[in-house]
Amino acid sequence: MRVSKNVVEARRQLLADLLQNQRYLPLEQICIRLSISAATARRDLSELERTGRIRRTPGGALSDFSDKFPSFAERLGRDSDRKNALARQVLPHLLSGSTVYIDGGTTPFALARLLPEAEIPGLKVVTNSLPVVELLSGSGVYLNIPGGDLVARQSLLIGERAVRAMQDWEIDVSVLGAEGVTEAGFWNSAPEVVALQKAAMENSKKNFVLVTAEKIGHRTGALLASWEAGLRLITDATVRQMAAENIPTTRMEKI
Amino acid sequence: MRVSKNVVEARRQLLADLLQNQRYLPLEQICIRLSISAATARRDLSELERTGRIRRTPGGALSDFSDKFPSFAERLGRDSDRKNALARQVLPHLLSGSTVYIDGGTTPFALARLLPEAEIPGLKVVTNSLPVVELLSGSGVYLNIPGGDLVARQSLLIGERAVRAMQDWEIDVSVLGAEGVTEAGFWNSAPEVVALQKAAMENSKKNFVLVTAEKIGHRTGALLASWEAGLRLITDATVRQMAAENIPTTRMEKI
DNA sequence: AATTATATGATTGAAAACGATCATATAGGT
DNA sequence: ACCTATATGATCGTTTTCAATCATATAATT
Repeated sequence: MRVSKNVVEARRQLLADLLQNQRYLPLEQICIRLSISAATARRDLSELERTGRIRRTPGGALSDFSDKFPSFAERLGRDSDRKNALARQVLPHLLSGSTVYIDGGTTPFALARLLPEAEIPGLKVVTNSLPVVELLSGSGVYLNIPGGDLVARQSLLIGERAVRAMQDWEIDVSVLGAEGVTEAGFWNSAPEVVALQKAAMENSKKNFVLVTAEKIGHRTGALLASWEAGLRLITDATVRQMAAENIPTTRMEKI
Repeated sequence: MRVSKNVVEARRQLLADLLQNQRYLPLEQICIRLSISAATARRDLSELERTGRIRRTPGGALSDFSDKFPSFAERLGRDSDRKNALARQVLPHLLSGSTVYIDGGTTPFALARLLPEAEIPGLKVVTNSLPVVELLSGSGVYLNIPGGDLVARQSLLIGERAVRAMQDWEIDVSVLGAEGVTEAGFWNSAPEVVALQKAAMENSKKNFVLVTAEKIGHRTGALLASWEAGLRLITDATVRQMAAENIPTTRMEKI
């Protein structure tokens, strides 16, 4: 009867994940999907609730996070004010009738949240970020989705087709996120994401990169662009922090 | 004791809104917030569930849909059981590793709802319907979004680019909806939607059209396809109903 | 104004869900 | 190889939840 500790933990994680996606699962479904008895299911649920990861209900349970993209919501919550401050600096560059590309990632998402009340007439938004789509659908903003593949646990449409579709658009301003900034340039971990970002950059007249201070000096996975590419950095890092990493500050947008 | 009709409807709407915001409410909370007894709360919940606006659970209820596509949720609620029955007939045609296109509209959406628990290995879903995307994102199903334009108050990506993008895909089975069926063929009101559907058909090996009985004999806007096109009709209309409209029954999938 | 229809809360018996307890098989440690 | 700890499923009595029914007050209809 007894199973190993890691099996138990893996199953509970799976249950938590399942609940993140399905929002609500009746006990019976949990038993079927995990092939466990009701008693074990209850015990798992009790434990997950005790650690605050889910919320139990009579006859089932639901995930506590309201977002369809839970990790996204969680990351967004962090430093949300600072991200808003960065995003706000982009607004003056969004002219009426222009086209803006909004990248995946939480900092560009912060920009999307500002758009409905900014009410920029005739603004067109191009994005492959599903959270942005969800946020802006029905808000009156004109939305274009280049399309692509949705890979598990992501909230961004990427892949070869996405890169190709991106070339169909003429973008005035693209707003990108990055996971790291060094002397060499901007970095992101997933190559497919970088490929998409590069495609956006190539079809865009102005490119902004929004990064919070803690990303300065970090190097991850793939190089998005070197400093020569002419991207405009918007950050809340100090000039001192930048200099410590030998990052050229001439390209920084003034705050 | 009795209250006026509009009071009842307003209270139920309030409850639906409350659930949209809170996602889940225990019965007790509902009673407190609306100042009603458990019995009335249950009756309200039953009614809201019957019209497809919420989902009941033991001891409470939760909102089933994001509030992004309210009209969609409402339309889906109507005849939801019958739509499910139609959608279920498509399942045997979805082989493992195959690619299925799911059209906008509520009846094809019913199919999407069946997919997670159908657990068809390696099934790829191609769709431009945002509700389908929202439903299936994170469910483990592999999703491809051709992309396109999101027009106001719609939940479907359409337009010239969408039609072009559709041609990039090889689809095994496409599942379409129609607003009308007559002797001439299948009808839909919006020309842009029809254009997209045609593109899907042209790139698909098998085409199913799911229509509930009340659409028989209706002619709207644009002709999607004539009977010669070889679409397979799945409906709960009787042969008698069909014959009354001079509709050929040879192409009907047997139920 | 009189009559009918119905929305409500209370009650009730049935069904479902729960936590607690127990025997057992097996993982983890000695 | 042995012993101990514990994860599991089954069982049981209790509690909770539910739909159905009923009486009643009030809206809707005539």
